[in-house]
Amino acid sequence: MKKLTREFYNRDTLKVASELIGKILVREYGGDILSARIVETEAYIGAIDKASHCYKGETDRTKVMFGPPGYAYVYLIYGMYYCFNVVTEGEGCGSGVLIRGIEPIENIEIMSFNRYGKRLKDITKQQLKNISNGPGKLCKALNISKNENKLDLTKDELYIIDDGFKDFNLERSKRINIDYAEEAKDFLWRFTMNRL
DNA sequence: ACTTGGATCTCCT
DNA sequence: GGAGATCCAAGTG
Repeated sequence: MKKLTREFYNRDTLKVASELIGKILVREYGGDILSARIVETEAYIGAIDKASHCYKGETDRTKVMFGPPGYAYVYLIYGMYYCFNVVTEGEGCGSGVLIRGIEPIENIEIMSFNRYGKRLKDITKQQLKNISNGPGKLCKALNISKNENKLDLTKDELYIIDDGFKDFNLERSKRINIDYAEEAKDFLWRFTMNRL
Protein backbone atom coordinates (compact mmCIF):
# COMPACT_ATOMS: atom_id res chain seq x y z
CA MET A 1 0.00 0.00 0.00
CA LYS A 2 1.23 3.43 -0.96
CA LYS A 3 1.50 6.54 1.10
CA LEU A 4 -1.15 9.15 0.38
CA THR A 5 0.31 11.64 -2.09
CA ARG A 6 0.80 15.39 -2.01
CA GLU A 7 -2.21 15.62 -4.34
CA PHE A 8 -4.44 13.96 -1.74
CA TYR A 9 -3.61 16.63 0.82
CA ASN A 10 -3.66 19.46 -1.72
CA ARG A 11 -7.45 19.73 -1.76
CA ASP A 12 -10.31 21.33 0.13
CA THR A 13 -9.66 20.82 3.85
CA LEU A 14 -13.15 19.49 4.57
CA LYS A 15 -12.77 16.91 1.82
CA VAL A 16 -9.40 15.78 3.19
CA ALA A 17 -10.75 15.65 6.77
CA SER A 18 -13.71 13.48 5.74
CA GLU A 19 -11.65 11.18 3.52
CA LEU A 20 -9.04 10.58 6.20
CA ILE A 21 -11.63 8.65 8.20
CA GLY A 22 -10.93 4.94 7.68
CA LYS A 23 -7.36 5.46 6.47
CA ILE A 24 -4.38 4.01 8.35
CA LEU A 25 -1.89 6.20 10.20
CA VAL A 26 1.58 4.62 10.22
CA ARG A 27 4.46 5.52 12.49
CA GLU A 28 7.90 3.96 12.09
CA TYR A 29 10.65 4.36 14.65
CA GLY A 30 13.24 2.27 16.42
CA GLY A 31 12.86 -0.51 13.86
CA ASP A 32 9.14 -1.02 14.61
CA ILE A 33 6.03 -0.17 12.63
CA LEU A 34 3.00 1.07 14.56
CA SER A 35 -0.29 1.50 12.73
CA ALA A 36 -3.84 2.50 13.58
CA ARG A 37 -7.19 3.25 11.91
CA ILE A 38 -8.20 6.91 11.87
CA VAL A 39 -11.69 7.24 13.39
CA GLU A 40 -12.00 10.93 14.28
CA THR A 41 -10.79 14.14 12.56
CA GLU A 42 -11.45 17.87 12.65
CA ALA A 43 -10.89 20.50 9.94
CA TYR A 44 -9.28 23.85 10.74
CA ILE A 45 -9.35 26.51 8.01
CA GLY A 46 -7.40 29.51 9.25
CA ALA A 47 -8.80 32.27 7.08
CA ILE A 48 -12.44 31.87 8.22
CA ASP A 49 -12.09 29.91 11.44
CA LYS A 50 -11.76 31.57 14.85
CA ALA A 51 -10.86 28.19 16.37
CA SER A 52 -7.74 27.83 14.22
CA HIS A 53 -4.26 28.71 15.41
CA CYS A 54 -3.88 30.36 11.99
CA TYR A 55 -6.86 32.71 12.23
CA LYS A 56 -4.76 35.65 13.42
CA GLY A 57 -2.05 35.08 10.87
CA GLU A 58 1.28 33.36 10.70
CA THR A 59 3.55 32.90 13.74
CA ASP A 60 6.68 30.82 14.27
CA ARG A 61 4.52 28.01 15.62
CA THR A 62 1.97 27.97 12.79
CA LYS A 63 4.38 28.58 9.95
CA VAL A 64 4.23 25.00 8.65
CA MET A 65 0.45 25.26 8.17
CA PHE A 66 0.95 28.11 5.74
CA GLY A 67 3.39 26.03 3.73
CA PRO A 68 2.76 23.27 1.17
CA PRO A 69 0.30 20.44 1.99
CA GLY A 70 1.25 16.96 3.19
CA TYR A 71 3.39 18.00 6.16
CA ALA A 72 2.90 17.35 9.87
CA TYR A 73 1.96 20.15 12.27
CA VAL A 74 2.60 19.01 15.84
CA TYR A 75 2.01 21.43 18.72
CA LEU A 76 2.09 21.35 22.49
CA ILE A 77 -1.18 21.96 24.31
CA TYR A 78 -1.89 22.71 27.96
CA GLY A 79 1.81 22.50 28.59
CA MET A 80 1.94 18.71 28.56
CA TYR A 81 0.33 17.07 25.55
CA TYR A 82 0.96 17.07 21.81
CA CYS A 83 -1.56 17.19 18.98
CA PHE A 84 -0.93 15.93 15.44
CA ASN A 85 -2.31 17.63 12.34
CA VAL A 86 -1.81 17.23 8.61
CA VAL A 87 -1.38 20.38 6.50
CA THR A 88 -3.87 20.77 3.64
CA GLU A 89 -4.53 22.95 0.59
CA GLY A 90 -2.09 25.25 -1.13
CA GLU A 91 0.63 27.44 0.31
CA GLY A 92 -0.53 30.51 2.21
CA CYS A 93 -3.78 28.90 3.35
CA GLY A 94 -3.06 28.15 7.01
CA SER A 95 -5.26 25.09 7.05
CA GLY A 96 -5.06 21.53 8.29
CA VAL A 97 -6.77 18.50 9.79
CA LEU A 98 -6.42 17.50 13.44
CA ILE A 99 -6.33 13.76 14.02
CA ARG A 100 -8.46 13.27 17.14
CA GLY A 101 -8.86 9.50 17.41
CA ILE A 102 -7.34 6.25 16.16
CA GLU A 103 -7.79 2.52 16.80
CA PRO A 104 -4.61 0.40 17.07
CA ILE A 105 -3.89 -2.20 14.37
CA GLU A 106 -0.19 -3.16 14.59
CA ASN A 107 2.07 -3.10 17.64
CA ILE A 108 -0.53 -2.19 20.25
CA GLU A 109 1.93 -3.68 22.73
CA ILE A 110 4.34 -0.80 22.10
CA MET A 111 1.49 1.73 22.26
CA SER A 112 0.52 0.38 25.67
CA PHE A 113 4.05 0.87 26.90
CA ASN A 114 4.27 4.39 25.41
CA ARG A 115 1.01 5.37 27.10
CA TYR A 116 1.15 3.69 30.48
CA GLY A 117 4.63 2.25 30.85
CA LYS A 118 3.00 -1.16 31.16
CA ARG A 119 2.55 -4.34 29.14
CA LEU A 120 -0.75 -4.74 27.35
CA LYS A 121 -1.72 -7.57 29.68
CA ASP A 122 -1.24 -5.34 32.71
CA ILE A 123 -3.53 -2.42 31.79
CA THR A 124 -7.21 -2.15 32.73
CA LYS A 125 -10.14 -2.42 30.36
CA GLN A 126 -10.71 1.29 30.75
CA GLN A 127 -7.09 2.06 29.88
CA LEU A 128 -7.31 -0.13 26.79
CA LYS A 129 -10.43 1.73 25.68
CA ASN A 130 -8.66 5.06 26.20
CA ILE A 131 -5.38 4.06 24.61
CA SER A 132 -5.67 6.37 21.57
CA ASN A 133 -9.16 7.91 21.55
CA GLY A 134 -8.00 11.53 21.88
CA PRO A 135 -5.50 13.83 20.15
CA GLY A 136 -3.04 13.93 23.06
CA LYS A 137 -3.44 10.23 23.74
CA LEU A 138 -2.69 9.11 20.19
CA CYS A 139 0.45 11.23 20.06
CA LYS A 140 1.72 9.59 23.21
CA ALA A 141 0.77 6.12 21.95
CA LEU A 142 2.66 6.68 18.69
CA ASN A 143 5.57 8.56 20.28
CA ILE A 144 4.81 11.74 18.35
CA SER A 145 6.18 14.98 19.79
CA LYS A 146 7.88 18.22 18.82
CA ASN A 147 10.53 16.21 16.95
CA GLU A 148 7.93 15.09 14.43
CA ASN A 149 6.75 18.64 13.67
CA LYS A 150 7.24 19.52 9.98
CA LEU A 151 7.86 15.94 8.84
CA ASP A 152 6.93 15.29 5.20
CA LEU A 153 4.09 12.75 5.27
CA THR A 154 4.85 11.71 1.70
CA LYS A 155 8.49 10.89 2.43
CA ASP A 156 9.31 10.43 6.12
CA GLU A 157 8.61 7.70 8.65
CA LEU A 158 5.21 9.07 9.55
CA TYR A 159 2.52 8.72 6.90
CA ILE A 160 -1.01 7.65 6.00
CA ILE A 161 -2.10 4.80 3.71
CA ASP A 162 -5.40 3.55 2.25
CA ASP A 163 -6.31 -0.14 2.55
CA GLY A 164 -9.74 0.36 1.02
CA PHE A 165 -11.65 -0.11 4.28
CA LYS A 166 -15.19 1.15 3.80
CA ASP A 167 -17.42 -0.70 6.25
CA PHE A 168 -18.63 2.40 8.01
CA ASN A 169 -20.84 5.44 7.80
CA LEU A 170 -19.37 8.91 8.09
CA GLU A 171 -20.83 11.19 10.74
CA ARG A 172 -20.52 14.98 10.82
CA SER A 173 -20.77 17.06 13.98
CA LYS A 174 -19.56 20.19 15.78
CA ARG A 175 -15.96 20.36 16.88
CA ILE A 176 -14.83 19.76 20.45
CA ASN A 177 -13.53 22.23 23.03
CA ILE A 178 -13.68 25.45 21.04
CA ASP A 179 -16.43 27.29 22.96
CA TYR A 180 -14.57 30.57 22.59
CA ALA A 181 -14.69 30.44 18.78
CA GLU A 182 -18.04 32.26 18.38
CA GLU A 183 -19.84 31.35 15.13
CA ALA A 184 -17.07 28.88 14.20
CA LYS A 185 -17.98 26.62 17.12
CA ASP A 186 -21.13 25.57 15.26
CA PHE A 187 -19.38 24.57 12.03
CA LEU A 188 -19.90 20.88 11.29
CA TRP A 189 -16.21 20.25 10.76
CA ARG A 190 -15.75 17.14 12.90
CA PHE A 191 -15.87 13.72 11.26
CA THR A 192 -16.27 10.40 13.04
CA MET A 193 -16.60 6.77 11.99
CA ASN A 194 -19.70 4.68 12.67
CA ARG A 195 -18.91 1.05 11.94
CA LEU A 196 -21.57 -1.02 10.15
C1' DA B 1 -20.87 6.63 33.76
C1' DC B 2 -20.03 11.16 34.97
C1' DT B 3 -17.64 15.20 37.48
C1' DT B 4 -13.68 17.78 39.27
C1' DG B 5 -9.16 19.72 39.99
C1' DG B 6 -4.35 19.71 38.85
C1' DA B 7 -0.41 19.53 35.77
C1' DT B 8 2.24 23.39 33.38
C1' DC B 9 4.08 25.37 27.95
C1' DT B 10 3.20 28.85 24.19
C1' DC B 11 1.13 32.60 22.38
C1' DC B 12 -1.06 36.95 22.74
C1' DT B 13 -2.69 41.47 25.29
C1' DG C 1 -1.80 37.71 33.29
C1' DG C 2 -4.94 34.43 31.08
C1' DA C 3 -6.70 31.07 28.07
C1' DG C 4 -6.09 27.04 25.42
C1' DA C 5 -7.71 22.00 19.23
C1' DT C 6 -6.04 17.81 26.85
C1' DC C 7 -5.65 13.88 30.03
C1' DC C 8 -5.70 11.43 34.43
C1' DA C 9 -6.70 10.15 39.12
C1' DA C 10 -9.85 10.30 42.58
C1' DG C 11 -14.20 10.82 43.94
C1' DT C 12 -19.39 10.08 43.56
C1' DG C 13 -23.88 7.74 41.67
